[in-house]
Amino acid sequence: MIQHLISFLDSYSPLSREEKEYLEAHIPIQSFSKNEFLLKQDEISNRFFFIINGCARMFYTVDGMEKTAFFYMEKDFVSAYERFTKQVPSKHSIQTIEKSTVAIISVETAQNLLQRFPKFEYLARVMMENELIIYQNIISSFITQNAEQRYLHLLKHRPDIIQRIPQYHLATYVGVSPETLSRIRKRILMA
Amino acid sequence: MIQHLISFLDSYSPLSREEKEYLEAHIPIQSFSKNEFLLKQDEISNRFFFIINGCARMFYTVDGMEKTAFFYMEKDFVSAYERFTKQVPSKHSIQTIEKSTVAIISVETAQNLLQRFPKFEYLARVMMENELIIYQNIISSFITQNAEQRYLHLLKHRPDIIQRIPQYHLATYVGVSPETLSRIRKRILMA
DNA sequence: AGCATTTATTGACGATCGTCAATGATATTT
DNA sequence: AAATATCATTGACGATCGTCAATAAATGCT
Repeated sequence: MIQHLISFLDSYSPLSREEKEYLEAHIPIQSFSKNEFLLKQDEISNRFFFIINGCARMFYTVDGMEKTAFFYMEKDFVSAYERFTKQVPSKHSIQTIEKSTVAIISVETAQNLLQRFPKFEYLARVMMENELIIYQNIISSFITQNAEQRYLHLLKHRPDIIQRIPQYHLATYVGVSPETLSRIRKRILMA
Repeated sequence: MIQHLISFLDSYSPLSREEKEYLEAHIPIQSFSKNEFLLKQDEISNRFFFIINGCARMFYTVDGMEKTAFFYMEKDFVSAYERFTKQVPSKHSIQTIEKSTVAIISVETAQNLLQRFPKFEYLARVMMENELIIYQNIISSFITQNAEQRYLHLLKHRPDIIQRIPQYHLATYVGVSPETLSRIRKRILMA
């Protein structure tokens, strides 16, 4: 299963045999059933993840309600927020949505990779740039779009998410209650 | 004036004489009066900025209304969105709020710095990490806080912004119309 | 200082959303 | 297949916000 991660990284910058072997030796794969937590709010995380198959969501708990901020699918890195700075209790949770298999990268392993293989400095930067762009687009969408527009955007550009994710998670993701997402969907069908 | 940028970078990682001289030689400083544009929507940007003094805002124009997303003050880098990928027309504008003096870094100069001096690879990564954390916090605040909470957060943590920025920009920044920010302020005073 | 322009406040009103509750549909379990 | 739990839809209602318009306050200009 680690091959999925290796070939993903390999597609950005071909890896040497040594690098591949290091990854195989130091990155464990773990299976999670549906609704398991990869990270719970207030925990201090010392690892991050790469989704090999299945999917997960990141969410905040606000006044007892769960508001999901991201979905992670196959080939996505599940970033540990603030992983670049000091270790602090997490403000969010990460939970599988389906049965999933996940590569687990500890902070220690990540640091070793960076020190040992210069190529991983490059890879880390590319991954970070990708993440930056994703964040920029999310911020932009919060500012320039309403819930209906965000849902339409998902319909058009991420039909996989619409398919796989329960509607009440999509609702909080686009920023409304499940009831009004239902009404938005009705409005869309009417038009 | 370039000294402001040099000593800012120097505080992260001391710069050699050669590096300093390269910055002096290749990074122009420019003065802008109030309300001048550093970047206009739909323009293709080939440079980014560092605020030496004054301040600026980044905003989206949505249905003819300007919604400001960020404020940049002294010692802030004004990032060109998507600067890491291909050059595309900008979806936002950047405009000074006060008379400001600004260091202008062209993409070409940035690339030369990265190639010539390894230290700038490190600096670029640190700046990018800082930016990531800022974005993460902004996304988190959009999801977990309402306009009043965001305004209170500014009051507590960024009194400088409250002081310097016109209230109608603060309003769109926290996500409401100027009228309702006025009412939020009234509510706060009552309590 | 006085005038003009810009910005902030206040009021009224309509539209939209969240909440609560009930019903209907779909999955899951036994 | 029936029973149960989970999820989606619909209706009613109150609260909040955006808009428009008017006024007040603050700022900039000569």
